[in-house]
Amino acid sequence: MSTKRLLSANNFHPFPPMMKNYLQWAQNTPTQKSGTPFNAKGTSILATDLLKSYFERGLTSQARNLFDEMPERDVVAWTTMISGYTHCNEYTQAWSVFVDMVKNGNDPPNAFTISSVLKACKGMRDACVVFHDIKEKNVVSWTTLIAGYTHRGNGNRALQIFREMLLDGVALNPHSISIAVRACASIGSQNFGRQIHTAVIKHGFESDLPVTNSILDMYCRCGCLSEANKYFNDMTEKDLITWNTLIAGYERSDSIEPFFIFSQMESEGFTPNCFTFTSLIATCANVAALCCGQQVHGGIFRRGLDRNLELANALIDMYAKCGNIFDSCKIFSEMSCRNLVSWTSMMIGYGAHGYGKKVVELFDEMVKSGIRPDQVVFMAVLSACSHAGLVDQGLRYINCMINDYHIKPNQEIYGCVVDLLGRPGRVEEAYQLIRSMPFMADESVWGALLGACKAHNFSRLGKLAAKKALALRPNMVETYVMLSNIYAAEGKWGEAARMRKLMKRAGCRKVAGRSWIEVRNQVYSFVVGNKMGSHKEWVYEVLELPVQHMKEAGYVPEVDCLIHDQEDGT
DNA sequence: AACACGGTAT
Repeated sequence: MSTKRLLSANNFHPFPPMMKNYLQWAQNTPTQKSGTPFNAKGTSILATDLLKSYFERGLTSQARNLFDEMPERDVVAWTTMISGYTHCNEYTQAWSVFVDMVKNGNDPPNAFTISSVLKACKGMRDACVVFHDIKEKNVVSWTTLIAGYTHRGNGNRALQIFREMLLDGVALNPHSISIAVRACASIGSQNFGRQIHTAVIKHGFESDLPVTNSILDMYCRCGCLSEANKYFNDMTEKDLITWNTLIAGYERSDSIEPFFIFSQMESEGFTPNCFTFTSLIATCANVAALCCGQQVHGGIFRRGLDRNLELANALIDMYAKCGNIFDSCKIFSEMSCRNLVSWTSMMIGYGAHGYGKKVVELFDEMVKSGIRPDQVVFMAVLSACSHAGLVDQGLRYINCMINDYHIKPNQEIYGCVVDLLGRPGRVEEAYQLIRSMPFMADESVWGALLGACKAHNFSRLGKLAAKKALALRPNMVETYVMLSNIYAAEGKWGEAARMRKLMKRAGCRKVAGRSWIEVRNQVYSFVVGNKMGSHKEWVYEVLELPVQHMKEAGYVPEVDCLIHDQEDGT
């Protein structure tokens, strides 16, 4: 399909030109520095400058009004409109200006116009059509296409295009380099990343800050933190993005290092922004440090950054993971606009706190508000249904996902549905579902079935599930333990012991479950029987509270599996 | 004399 056909295929409605008081506007405007009166060319340049500054400040309707009043609109003015709308994330508007330009403009689009249009195709299939229609592709058009794929999460395709560009003999520039490095980072390929890093040194692009920042990011995302740290220290020039990149890198590694980097950053005179705080809040969420999170939240509020969408999303997640679901809810309900991540974070939070019905309500509300659910949201709602025992409702959602939204279930979703059916004892149905899967079930799906078999004493099916899971992943300790327990429950002690031996021979050890609590501004991490030093009594004092609650609620711990769970097999 | 492509947050 050609761009022309694309234009006619889309039924856009160009805005009617409203050439109102343009002359009056021009006459009331101060004259230029030289004192010469306005000519048509001069006003056009001035108007275009004004258009650009409107868009930079997000004033799209002011820009539109001005553009509509311009009697002569040259390529540059049209192009400014297209890139301006794109800058403000109004891609449909940008595209419709282009349509209008082709139909009603005096000049044909130039290379600048096409690059702007290409960028406006963000998230649309049309980008490729436009790209292939460009007769003389330059480094900008290539870069735009690569950026499109990278930002949509298709790093492999982006790198493929990057290679095509090189084969086409196009000379690299810092823009194309940084997006290619970002593509490497997104697919975690330090192999390609290092190759491009070498090319950067060769081309002398290491003086370009976006280029070096993207390389730093690449080392972080590839898990090479010590290398990233070294690169960071060697960087001669650093800006806020440099610091944010390193902080985000350490946040992903679940350490509390971001706080040390943050204090160093402040002492070197940098002012944190939304990106910085999002990583700090995520750090608090990772280690469930509520007090710390509250303090950071205070700093965010003081700086007036709490209206930032992404930051609010991070706060929802942090409060939920720190146990304060009501604070999550407060932030969520006070948000002026929400995106898919906001809804998902809130739903996952409610799900983890056992409010299955709330999750279902939120899902329906989200769809009603016009947001299209993705696989992650369905995962959240299915897992909530499973935990809340809303089996039929859960089954309706999976049908809705497949039939209404045409999302194909993956292993994780299948695992969730097996869990949904298996938990209340519909084990046979769960098994039939696995048999009907269009691809081989992985060990997590079989693991979900095994859990259900164990809970409802389906020993024959349980053994089958365990064997399937072990064949796919022989090192899963949990599987051996469960299989051994099934044998033990049947009184087959010899088989149970044999599983233990197999497990030891496979060289896997059970990783101790670790818990932590926060007492008086300090996080204490511990395992069963662990010595915690001088503050032991505080920790036990706090732990006694939930234990009391559980006893009062009539909870009797299930020790059955624990008995067989000992390393020495007692 | 003005218009295009790149880097940081779940």
